[in-house]
Amino acid sequence: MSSAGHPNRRPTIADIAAHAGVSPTAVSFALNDRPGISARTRTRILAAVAELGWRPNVAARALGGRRADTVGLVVTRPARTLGVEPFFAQLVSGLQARLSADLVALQLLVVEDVSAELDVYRRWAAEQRTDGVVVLDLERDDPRPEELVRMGLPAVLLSGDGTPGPVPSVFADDHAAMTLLAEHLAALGHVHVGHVGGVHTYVHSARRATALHDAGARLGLDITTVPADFSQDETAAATRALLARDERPTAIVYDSDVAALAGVTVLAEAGLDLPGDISVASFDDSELVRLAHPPLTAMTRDTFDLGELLASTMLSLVRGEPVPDVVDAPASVLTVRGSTGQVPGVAA
Amino acid sequence: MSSAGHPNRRPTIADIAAHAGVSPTAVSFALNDRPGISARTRTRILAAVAELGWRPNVAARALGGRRADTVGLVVTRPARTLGVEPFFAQLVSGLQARLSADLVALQLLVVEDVSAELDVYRRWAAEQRTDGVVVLDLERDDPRPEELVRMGLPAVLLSGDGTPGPVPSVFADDHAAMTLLAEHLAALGHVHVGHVGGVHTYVHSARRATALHDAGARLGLDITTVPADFSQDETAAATRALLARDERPTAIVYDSDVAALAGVTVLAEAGLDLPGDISVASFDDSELVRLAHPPLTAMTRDTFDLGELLASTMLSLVRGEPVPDVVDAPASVLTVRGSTGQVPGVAA
DNA sequence: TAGCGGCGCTAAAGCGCTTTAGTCCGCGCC
DNA sequence: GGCGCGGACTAAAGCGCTTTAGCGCCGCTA
Repeated sequence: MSSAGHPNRRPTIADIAAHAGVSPTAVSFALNDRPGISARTRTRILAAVAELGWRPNVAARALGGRRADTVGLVVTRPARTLGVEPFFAQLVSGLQARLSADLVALQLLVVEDVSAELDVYRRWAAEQRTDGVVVLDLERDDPRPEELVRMGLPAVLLSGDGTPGPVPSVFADDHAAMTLLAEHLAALGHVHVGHVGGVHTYVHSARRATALHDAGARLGLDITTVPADFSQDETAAATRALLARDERPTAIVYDSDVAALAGVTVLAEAGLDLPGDISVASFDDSELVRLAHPPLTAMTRDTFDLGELLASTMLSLVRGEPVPDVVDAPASVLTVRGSTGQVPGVAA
Repeated sequence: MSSAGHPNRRPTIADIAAHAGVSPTAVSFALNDRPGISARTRTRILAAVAELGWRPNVAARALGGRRADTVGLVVTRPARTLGVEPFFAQLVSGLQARLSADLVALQLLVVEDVSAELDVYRRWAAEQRTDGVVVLDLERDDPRPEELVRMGLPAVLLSGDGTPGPVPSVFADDHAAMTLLAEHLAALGHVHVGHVGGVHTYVHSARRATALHDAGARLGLDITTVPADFSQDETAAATRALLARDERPTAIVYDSDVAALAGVTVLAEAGLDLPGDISVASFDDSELVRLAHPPLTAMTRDTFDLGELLASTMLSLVRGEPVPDVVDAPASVLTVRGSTGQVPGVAA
């Protein structure tokens, strides 16, 4: 409501300098908490900032100071299939919540393959658009970490294998989680266990399969893994393949919530009752698995928190604070619901 | 590999000017397709650009030229519930696909309420972080359009009521879509129809309810709308309330795919068979509704395309091209699946 | 043949901030 | 009493781009 003097122009640092009767340099120093400004002057400056409603122009700051206050996330997925799983949205929510607390923006891009993803990183690095990027879905022999180091773009990986690499990572221990799930099924007496796995080139998918087979060997389970991508068709086909085996599994583990739901549909069509005839567990938990009937046993992990942890790590990294090579994410916990039960044919 | 001369610094416009033997101004003009540069010089400059691998520094460009090449999206939702519905991710995918084709970035933020959303807009406007914003979930007497105009931040709305307002909108005609759905149910002989509606303060939710009741009046249907937010609990409660009515509905319409799934679970628990005992239709279509058993009849609309349309409109707007007050989105079509059938008690 | 307009190009300023290199002043010290 | 020093602050340059003003030249007209 009514500002004196200048036309309707955003106040700049020069305006607040004039208003406080100091030089622009002093204002910049005061705003950035640098020494060389007396307490009195500093408060006077901050008062002027508040009074005029000044906000930094990010472009100018980025040009002068070298920080874009923006973090990027490139998701490599067929664009139209994105969003069926709640995982992404949850992760993005968490990332964004932590970043925006520090007034850092999150920039999002969806591409079709890893090479396009690398192109985006190159472009962002060249344009100095982002201070760093979060990398998902690490693959075996993934070129991205090295490339990112080469182009000098700070990055944080989600997962990987928990060993130090060229860039820091946040490690969600899928191996441990899958082990818990295997132990749950073994405790219920299951021996023949099917596993509808994810995309096998992903490190985390591979680790899950390995964990299940390791635990199986230890606990005397007979594990059969059938890979499937994220589509319902493949998941349904994989489920049917498992049902068609000579030694039909008495329990099936799905790598994701959506896959589990798709699987349950196939089981229902086959006239199988849960958990009377067959048990089902999902590796990912979400609202969705509670929509199944009965609701599904799942490994629960707070994806939102995971996003926040990634963001915190990223913020430390771009600020040049020390960051551990591997940050451990909170462990998943087993949430038993109605879809897993005693193996059929055994008295309760 | 090995670049002569300078240390490992990104090439600037000055570098390519030197390389092409012209002034920086000429380079800028050539890059921006402005007249006053001969074809020969222009190609020479572009060759230098390609050779040196130059990319514009977005910060510098934004500072000089006033364009951030970034569009913002603020989603007002409880952060942890975001992502259960595929709608958002699909919309974001579409938005982003169109924007990134023009090398414009999408910036994303999730906030808890509209007042926080307005704060973000104010901040973004002050920081000149975004060229414009996309606004979702318009409410009755929504303060956002006027405020955005006031702060001079270009914006495009999704939906609204299809009438011109202070800012351009992309209009997805929920009224027409809901009418089609009502006609489908009427044709199957249903009279008592339940409706589990969304958040009634949203303009689009209200329009859907109105459409259903209008069509009901015309077609002789008895419509009962029960509002429910996006939670499973409310949806389940609303479904039970409908089932408990004296005149139990023979068909239920859900405002979203996830709500429909939650409803189907309740119906299954009540021992009702689809579509033998009761028909179910979802207003939103997605992969998820095919996970139900039987798959659900739904109004299908390409949310990805809708995102692209929003993005195109936004791009035109920030470029100062003429934009219609209301852009019509493609109409939804009815996708009949197994969940809707003849009203019970009527011979097929 | 002088005048004029347009084309192709350049010099220089400016966007809003950060940072470097001072300047100035008061104080303690030998 | 001169010197050095550190604290408080400023002038000015610079970040990489866009834009405005303007210059020189050529061809055309009167």
